[in-house]
Amino acid sequence: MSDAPISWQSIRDTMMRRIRTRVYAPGALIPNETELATEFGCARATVNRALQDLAASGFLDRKRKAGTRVMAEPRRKASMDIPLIRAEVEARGQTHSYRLLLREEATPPAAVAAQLHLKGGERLLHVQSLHLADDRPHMFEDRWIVLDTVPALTDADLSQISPNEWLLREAPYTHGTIELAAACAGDAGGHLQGDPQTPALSLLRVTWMHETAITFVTQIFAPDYRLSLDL
Amino acid sequence: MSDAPISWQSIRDTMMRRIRTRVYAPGALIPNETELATEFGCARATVNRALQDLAASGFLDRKRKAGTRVMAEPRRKASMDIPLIRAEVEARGQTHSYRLLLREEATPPAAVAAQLHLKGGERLLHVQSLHLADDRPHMFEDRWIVLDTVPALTDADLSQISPNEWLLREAPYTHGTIELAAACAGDAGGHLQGDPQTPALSLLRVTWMHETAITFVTQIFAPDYRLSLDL
DNA sequence: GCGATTAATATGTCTGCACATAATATCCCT
DNA sequence: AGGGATATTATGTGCAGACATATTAATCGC
Repeated sequence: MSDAPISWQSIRDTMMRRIRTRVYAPGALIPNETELATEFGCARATVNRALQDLAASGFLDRKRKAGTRVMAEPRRKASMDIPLIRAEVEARGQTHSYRLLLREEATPPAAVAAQLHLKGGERLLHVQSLHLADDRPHMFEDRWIVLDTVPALTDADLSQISPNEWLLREAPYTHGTIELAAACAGDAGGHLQGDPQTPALSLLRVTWMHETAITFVTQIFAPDYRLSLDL
Repeated sequence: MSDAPISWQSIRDTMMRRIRTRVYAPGALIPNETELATEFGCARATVNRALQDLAASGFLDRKRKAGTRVMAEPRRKASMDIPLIRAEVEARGQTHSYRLLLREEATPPAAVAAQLHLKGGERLLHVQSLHLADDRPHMFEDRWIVLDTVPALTDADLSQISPNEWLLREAPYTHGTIELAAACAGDAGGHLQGDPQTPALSLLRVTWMHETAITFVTQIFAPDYRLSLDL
């Protein structure tokens, strides 16, 4: 007999539609939760859930007492899965393989030390490796790892498992940064096929465990590779 | 006298720490909400809030009846602000300017039509423009806009406002895709300085209003530009 | 055994209420 | 008028209970 309860998702969708169609103009204040709860015939908590979701997605800006307003310029964020190379290659139906090219303990160049905020004196592992898709070079990677942060890595057999996978499994990070730039295929030291002059996508990543650096990696992808993100 | 209530954030943090320190191993099942609520001395709803948050961040996988388990490989997501060029340039303390290079109604090449899922016969606006930072070329953009989707654009003065800003303000999109690749500076038709052979970062973006394409844009950045993301 | 029905269980979410917190508006005293 | 205390208000969150829903486990009939 009684009406079915209204879901917070349906409220979110309705409000989203109103934002899109400018029933609520950009920058404008929308009715407060109590009024909306009355309108939708539900509890205020349900409206709250819906509006929090829209705020998390960047469409609303909420402040106590000030109320909820439509973001003037929705700062949409693109999200991208952190490329776990093997999974990505295999998802395309290709065979992934991996080759360890270099493994040494060494002192890093100043540029690397700066990225990792090193004080000097840390033990660093320097690893170069090549990932292949269907036996064709896919990505060359040059990596520096702070052994003091992940001592267990000393015993890892990096000829079998890529440092990326090992670290992801064994050394969770708290945060990190990625930079995308253009490089030359030749910067991969001749390990990628084709003309060394060909432009290639390169990715630089630094990851941290709290304030302690874990690793700095430079990856250069095969020239035809494209990195996809969703909006 | 009584204990202060436990916040869902503190529960989330505690659980996060347990995941990181492997109290809950990757892939393992964690206690159910009722048990955790007892442990933390709070209502089940509070635990639910915390676990939903961790699931949304990709650390937990939850299924009804099956329970909650730690994701074997946390698929961390990198997020990046959609580059609103002007804001980005000005945030670096540089002066942003913009030049409209071309504006025409035209039939798109097949590759563009395919990206936009066009049936043929749509009116398309083709716009090329250049963004400058401190009067130096920063980014060249080649854009196709589906006028049937955003008819109001016909009256916009694109010599004053960049199509990117106009669209962001006037034509919200529901979703879209971005691809990042490497190109040559010369692909910008000589509008970027330097050797045409120099590698340059290029960004391809398609945005949609539901199933209807809005715009397809190819941007080529100055060779020294790097795109930054956070993990 | 085997397939189909049924029970059990963990998560999903709504309600109504209470109180906390942040930000603003108002009042009051000087 | 100015400045500071105070009231007001909208959101943030906690709780207990109830029911919904998805999924697995168990059971039953054949």
